[in-house]
Amino acid sequence: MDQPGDLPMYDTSDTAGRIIQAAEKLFSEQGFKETTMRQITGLAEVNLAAVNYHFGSKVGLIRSVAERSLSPLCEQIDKGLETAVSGKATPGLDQLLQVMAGALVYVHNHNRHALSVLMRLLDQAYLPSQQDLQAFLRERYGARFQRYLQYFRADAAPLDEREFFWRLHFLLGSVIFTLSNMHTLSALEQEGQAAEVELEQILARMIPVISAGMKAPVRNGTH
Amino acid sequence: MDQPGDLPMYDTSDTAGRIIQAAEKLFSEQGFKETTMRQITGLAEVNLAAVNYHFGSKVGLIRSVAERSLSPLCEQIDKGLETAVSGKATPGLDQLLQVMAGALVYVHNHNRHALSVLMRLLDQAYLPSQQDLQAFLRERYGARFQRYLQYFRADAAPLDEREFFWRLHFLLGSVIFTLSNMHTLSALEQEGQAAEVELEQILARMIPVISAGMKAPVRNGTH
Amino acid sequence: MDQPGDLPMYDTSDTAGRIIQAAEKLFSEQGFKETTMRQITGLAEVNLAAVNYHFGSKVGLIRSVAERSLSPLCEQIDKGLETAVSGKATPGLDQLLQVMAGALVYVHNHNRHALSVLMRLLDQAYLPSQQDLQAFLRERYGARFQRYLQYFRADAAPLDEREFFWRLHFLLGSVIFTLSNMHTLSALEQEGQAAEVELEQILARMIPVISAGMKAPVRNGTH
Amino acid sequence: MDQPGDLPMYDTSDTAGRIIQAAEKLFSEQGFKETTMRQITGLAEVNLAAVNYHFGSKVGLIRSVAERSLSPLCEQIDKGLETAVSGKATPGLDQLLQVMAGALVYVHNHNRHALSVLMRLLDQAYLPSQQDLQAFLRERYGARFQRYLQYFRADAAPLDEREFFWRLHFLLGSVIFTLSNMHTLSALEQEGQAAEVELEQILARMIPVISAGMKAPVRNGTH
DNA sequence: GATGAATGAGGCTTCATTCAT
DNA sequence: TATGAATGAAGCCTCATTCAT
Repeated sequence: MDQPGDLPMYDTSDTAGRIIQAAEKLFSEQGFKETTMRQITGLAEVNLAAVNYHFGSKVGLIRSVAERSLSPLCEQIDKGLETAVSGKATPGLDQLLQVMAGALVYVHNHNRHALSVLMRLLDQAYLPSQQDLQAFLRERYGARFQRYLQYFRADAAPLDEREFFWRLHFLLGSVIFTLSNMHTLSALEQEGQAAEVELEQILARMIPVISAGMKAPVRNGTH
Repeated sequence: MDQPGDLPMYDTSDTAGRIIQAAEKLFSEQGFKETTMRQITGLAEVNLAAVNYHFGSKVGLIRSVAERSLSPLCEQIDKGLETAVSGKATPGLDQLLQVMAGALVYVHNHNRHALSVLMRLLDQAYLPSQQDLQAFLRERYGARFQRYLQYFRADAAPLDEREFFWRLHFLLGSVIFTLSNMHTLSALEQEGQAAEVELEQILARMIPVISAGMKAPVRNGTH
Repeated sequence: MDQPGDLPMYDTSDTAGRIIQAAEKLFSEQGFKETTMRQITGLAEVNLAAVNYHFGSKVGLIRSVAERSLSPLCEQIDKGLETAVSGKATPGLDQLLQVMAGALVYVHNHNRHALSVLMRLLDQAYLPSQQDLQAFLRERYGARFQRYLQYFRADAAPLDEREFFWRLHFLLGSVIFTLSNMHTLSALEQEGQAAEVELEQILARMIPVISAGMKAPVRNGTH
Repeated sequence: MDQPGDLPMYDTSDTAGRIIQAAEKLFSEQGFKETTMRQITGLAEVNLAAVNYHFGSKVGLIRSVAERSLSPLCEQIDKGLETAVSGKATPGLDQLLQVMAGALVYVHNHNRHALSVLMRLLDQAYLPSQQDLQAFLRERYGARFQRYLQYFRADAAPLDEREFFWRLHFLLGSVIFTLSNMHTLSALEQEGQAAEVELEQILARMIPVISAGMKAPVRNGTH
């Protein structure tokens, strides 16, 4: 599963890799702004200037961290879509959710903080003050994400445009919140016992909920 | 509807009130850490030192902002629960959601940024690094929230403890994400046209989705 | 001669004033880029952040320093011009140089580093990379300086436009270089003995040289 | 005209040469401190460490740049002086200026940024904080320059020591300022049209001015 | 109550330089 | 010779906070 070129593995002896790892952990636990360069380089045991040398700036580091998750995530979604599409005309909702879940699990298996950081970043992107981030994501991943979304939309054809828009975001919110706080929630569930997050378990619980939410009857009188 | 003591109205001529209002707007648009005291006092057109004078510290301000939303929110929930409980044995899920929606609308009608900030704070509270905030919320509002939660749990009796825990958070995620980003989402939906957020509309769309999610069949094999 | 409002005297007990004074001394001795905020605040015995508080940034400080010299200089030139113009039709070259000399002496008498720093700034303004500085000077002082220049041009009427342009800059170069390095030159002249610069002496020597340079015969064959 | 040893031509394929060329351009446009090693090596398209490898340090590079101009300049002045001295007893002022002009033109023809950088360096040497630079120039070129200066002094015999000192620096200021800012002034004169600097033109205009300045009557009463 | 000034800590970034290869 | 990586020092600036008035 770990073929070279598949997903970049971070060599612990490599400065850039250690920075990425430290950053992921801290971003995931504290947020982006709350995490300082000193914390990152301290945890990574590298020189403070190394971040700027390798990533240009803190923002550059954040984006590198994002790309290292988003790229394989998109790739896996694409792969999954191809499989799902072949033969059948269009994939159904549950199949689409399975594709997404597969991609998420894939990324998570390579890096236990990656999803959490990624979701935190997506959350931030909804802040009105983060237009640069919005532009970055749209430029880099907008087109690829649209493809997935189209199938999603097709399945929910009975819904009008606005209802679809809102339901999509309600359920996106579920995903972003749950995966952002994956570790906290797992710890809460197991009453403080530290344990590796079993993402597959979580997704197995979440998919029926999302599926049902998407298919919920539309309330009368909502114009 | 605006009886004294009900929900504090912020006197625009009052320094503390103007700070609160400015802070809510900025926290809502930028986040807590991203918002500086200078921005707040600049927007409020008050002296920089006034925040510390009136609220002790930035954290104190954040908590004051939170309390001004959370207190009336809890009060309204309690009121709603009383009404719902009277006569009938236990309120059902949809009734409980209606209670919550009513409380949210009530708070929103008094202050268009309050909910957004509140939800952002709840989101933060799930960060492992924010134990102080967690403690604060638990101390102040934990007990009151438990009561609401009990009814919620009662309605979902068929679910085992863990399934309930996760579903609760999936759907809490929906609410937190949606209301945090209320203004952004409204703007997106209306394609850039600035318009007041119609919270009731949003909730009317959200409740059926949450309700359906809560009632979704449990996937076999999830132990 | 020191009427209030005439030229701002820097109160030694005033933080901003002490910063200005320290900055002038260091800028004069080392140049702008070579002088650090720590050196300035160290010499002024104020907090490092005080510069940013009072002047916004290092560039802001540099411009404040410049304005404190340029404003009274322009004022004095204007006053001198009025006196020179009254009665006679147009002032001659030597009269114009006397006006300038008077203004320079006036500024120098209030602050022994002011001219040196100012001239260093003017020198910098000729760097292609300093377009912001050029714009700043043009906006703030361009118009006022043009007036003086017109009289200068009028006196040198026989010269064609280009010859005038170059001679103006040759002689401006003399002034900028001499006054930039006023203290070094004075020290050199007096063989290392530290002594207050006698600007009037220097200008008394310079004016005949400049005057003669301006009136020099034009070399044949220069088209 | 390009005999080996005469003036080093910089081989574009040679790392050290490319660094020198890039440095000259950038020093000329921005100043020494303002120009970073990264800019230099970036423009030269060589490795960042190459400067330290070839020149030891940034200061070493600056001095190398200076020497590559100063050495041929001094050589040419010496040559010119020999020609001027042969036959006649002592060369006159205008002849001395022609010698200097010839040497300057010679250097400029080999490298269009060399003079500008050199003059900028001479300017810096008058800063009290640049005693190292002063020592360097004195050691390396002091003696050779004194010879030229003696003839200069001889021609101005009627002037007392101090008057000579000051006039020398007034006019040195003209030269340093004009040639430092050669490109900016040329661009200004031609109203923004980019054009190669015609140094001979500039010098042809400057020499009569300097000559006249040197010969100006001494103002009475200057002791 | 309210304020303008001041401050110490710490933010990110950039610098010239060095080192291992 | 040449280089990509790494580094310690220092750069400017911003932060929340405090204090005297």
